[in-house]
Amino acid sequence: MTSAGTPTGTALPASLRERKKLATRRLLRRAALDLVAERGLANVTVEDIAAAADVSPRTFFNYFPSKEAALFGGAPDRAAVLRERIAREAPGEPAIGVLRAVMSEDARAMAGELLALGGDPADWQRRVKAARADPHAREAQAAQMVMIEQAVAEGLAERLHADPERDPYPGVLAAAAVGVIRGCLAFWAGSSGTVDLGQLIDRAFQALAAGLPEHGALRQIAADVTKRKDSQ
Amino acid sequence: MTSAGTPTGTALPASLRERKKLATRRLLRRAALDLVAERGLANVTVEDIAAAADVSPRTFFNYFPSKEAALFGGAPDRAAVLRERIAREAPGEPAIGVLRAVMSEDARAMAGELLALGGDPADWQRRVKAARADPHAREAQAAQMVMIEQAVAEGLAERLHADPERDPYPGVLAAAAVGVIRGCLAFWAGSSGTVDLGQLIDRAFQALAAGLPEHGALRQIAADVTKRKDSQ
DNA sequence: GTGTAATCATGCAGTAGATGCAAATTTTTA
DNA sequence: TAAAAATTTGCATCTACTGCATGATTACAC
Repeated sequence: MTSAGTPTGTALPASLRERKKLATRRLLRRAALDLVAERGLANVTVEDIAAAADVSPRTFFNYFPSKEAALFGGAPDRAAVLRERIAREAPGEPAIGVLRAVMSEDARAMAGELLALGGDPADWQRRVKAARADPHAREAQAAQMVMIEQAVAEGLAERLHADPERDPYPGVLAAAAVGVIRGCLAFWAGSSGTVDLGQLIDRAFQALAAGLPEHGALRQIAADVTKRKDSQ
Repeated sequence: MTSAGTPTGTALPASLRERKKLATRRLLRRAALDLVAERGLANVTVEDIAAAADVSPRTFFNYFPSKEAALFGGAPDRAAVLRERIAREAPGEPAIGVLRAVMSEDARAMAGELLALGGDPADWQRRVKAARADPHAREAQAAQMVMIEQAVAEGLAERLHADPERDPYPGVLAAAAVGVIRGCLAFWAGSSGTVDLGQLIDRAFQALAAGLPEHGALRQIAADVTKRKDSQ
């Protein structure tokens, strides 16, 4: 289910202005990932990225608040959507199950956005992998994830009617969940297209809910989740 | 042996030079936390911090690679120590148990370092809380944690003889574990001295190993871990 | 169509983080 | 006490990022 109104999706380019903006945004993102994959984050300036996307350096900052955001930043309203969905979806069911569903779908959407940039999937994973290999870039991605984590924590707190000041559950679970996502993303990026990201995250959350098993189980998951060389 | 040669500890400052360096490092850290608690990270410059610690701005960067590192950066070799301990301690026992022991001890040491800066414990938590409240600072702390996470992942991989490229377990568990630590730190900082950090982390890891329980359990943990003084 | 309002791109100036280099200063060692 | 080693500091430089003013482009009402 590519469900109800994911505002994130590869959707309707309303006006001409909106289409142009989206195009520029993608151009910048693509240029950033390409250049970083070539030279490493430290040897790529905003000026370089802007030049590669044929806009002025100043314009770059109209689209992204920082160099790192161009690499890892998701859709502008991604965090808000996550918070709402986590807070309200499937009321009554265990929080961790909702987390699993919502976050794995979100990750799938994110991977989809990468493909929307055009080009070969494996190419993109190579770029993402290169970006993650750089320690500075790793830090940047973690920083990006903080906003997501905050949103998840808020959504959980609302869902459970918990006061984050008195109850560590929302904050700790959110941090652990986002950690799992990050771990899965890293593994996916390193797998050069042989792993289904959404499925991996799904399984990892199952493992998290069951108590992280000793070693064997997740390796099995990796095997399960590896594509058998056909599907798109 | 709580600290057989933890180079981190509040220990014997060999030479005069070493003592001075340590003193300056603490002065800078203290100044940074104080100023950020007062004005917020955005309104504190490196120049301010250096001035408050009576050193030149240039010297600041001899001690910390960034403004944020002065706030959240641990001992220089913290990551390496963690990796070694996780890789080799208590061989044969489940990885997650070793993680629990090592990381909760590490967190205790970190809290101890704060107290070594002098002053009232609650004061320090107020400072840490202020630092974490700032979104920019939250990002910075997450970025700091990446190095720890990397070290934990490497330690786990070595301990389990796992290939991180083929086996997601070390990476995912490390990310989840560090996430739990971050969640606990946030809760601790917000608790204004009523919670025992090491104990909280210890319990949170137990919960993680048992499969993150639905809501109730961690709230109970919070109660258990609260130093008696209030009720609910 | 045309004119007007909203929106976007761009240039310029300025603040601040960060690094390399070399001179000045301090601590160690012999 | 003098040479050696390590530290502090100032200076120049680069880059990230922001505010503000201005010109270009798109949207909209008539």
